[in-house]
Amino acid sequence: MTRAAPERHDDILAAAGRRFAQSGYRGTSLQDIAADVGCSKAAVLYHFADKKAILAELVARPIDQLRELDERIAATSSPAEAQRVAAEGYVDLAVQFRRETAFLRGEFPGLFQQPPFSHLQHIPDRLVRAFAGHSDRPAARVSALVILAGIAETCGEFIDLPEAELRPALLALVRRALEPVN
Amino acid sequence: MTRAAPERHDDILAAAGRRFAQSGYRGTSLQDIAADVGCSKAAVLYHFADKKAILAELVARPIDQLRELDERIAATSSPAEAQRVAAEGYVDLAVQFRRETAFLRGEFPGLFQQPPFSHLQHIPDRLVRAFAGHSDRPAARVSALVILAGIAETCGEFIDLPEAELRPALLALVRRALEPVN
DNA sequence: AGCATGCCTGACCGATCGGTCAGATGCCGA
DNA sequence: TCGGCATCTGACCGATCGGTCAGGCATGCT
Repeated sequence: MTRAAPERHDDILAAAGRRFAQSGYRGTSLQDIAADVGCSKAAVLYHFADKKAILAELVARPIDQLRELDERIAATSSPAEAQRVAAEGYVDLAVQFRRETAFLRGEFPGLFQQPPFSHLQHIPDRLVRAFAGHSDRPAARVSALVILAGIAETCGEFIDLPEAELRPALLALVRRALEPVN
Repeated sequence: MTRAAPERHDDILAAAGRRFAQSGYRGTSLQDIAADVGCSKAAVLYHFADKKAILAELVARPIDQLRELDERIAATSSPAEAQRVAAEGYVDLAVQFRRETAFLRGEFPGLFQQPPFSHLQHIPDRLVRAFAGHSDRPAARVSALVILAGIAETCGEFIDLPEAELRPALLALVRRALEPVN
């Protein structure tokens, strides 16, 4: 029954990703993950320090790229350019990390307000402001949040749709929805 | 400490609504609700049969109106009319039930697949199809789902924004985003 | 005064949660 | 062949969950 460590590690990560996407972090038990992998709950906790560590590793890469996008947005020189960079960057990110993004967004309010995720809380702010065209008008902020939340929550439902179809569809929608706000 | 039953009932409902919106159904315990109301956990279960009954009563009115909107969409005679009815009806519904809609959408996949909510599962289908302009193209379906999911999840963040500002902002966004799809 | 009823409490229940631990098993180099 | 290390298991822990129950305490009717 023994299995090489790296494979087991990745198996657990993959199983947790599927479960989290379907039932949320709180709605998934270590027992569920272990059952999917085909090992005991204790084996899961041999490869990961605790349940939060699984989540942390699962969202590490999308979070890193979100932070990188944040810096690219900060480096722009006009609201229009910021919006373009934000739109294309976020769509790419959401498509690339379809499964993670969906539950990452869903768990954000409740889970990412406490350690060890607290420092990530401010990152989406610049994204929202860029989408809103640096406008403080409620209408612009509503539009930005609807699009952002919609992309995040929707992408998980299109796991099987090839990127070649999903990405342009999202980009076209974002451009149509946001351009008149400028 | 004794309080007239109808007021307690409504107090519990209101407290549960706030908690569910913030932490989700699974993330809220009966103890949390009882603490907010200022009574014991047993008192909560005196007014409601079980935890699910609180959720059921909380979403009964928005669900009823969602079903009613579903019928109004079915009664239309063209895709364009269906989309107009769906857009205005859903925006009204989302704005009116800002708090409920946010977590109702969030809990849908996991919770509303099992009794006593199973029969509600198919209702959003016609809404999505109407938004997509009765098109089967992935791009149209992506647009429809992004807008629907975005509205539902975003509305909860604008509890304090008056309807007079939120409603037209959402309607304008929906019109801009969906009209070119036809 | 006595009694019934409505509202509520603290104590308790079994189930499940995340997490720990001692020990079993298998593999690999010396 | 043997010892050591990595991997894994079953049993167990305390905490918390949703839910139950017997009884207390008002209030109001007879």
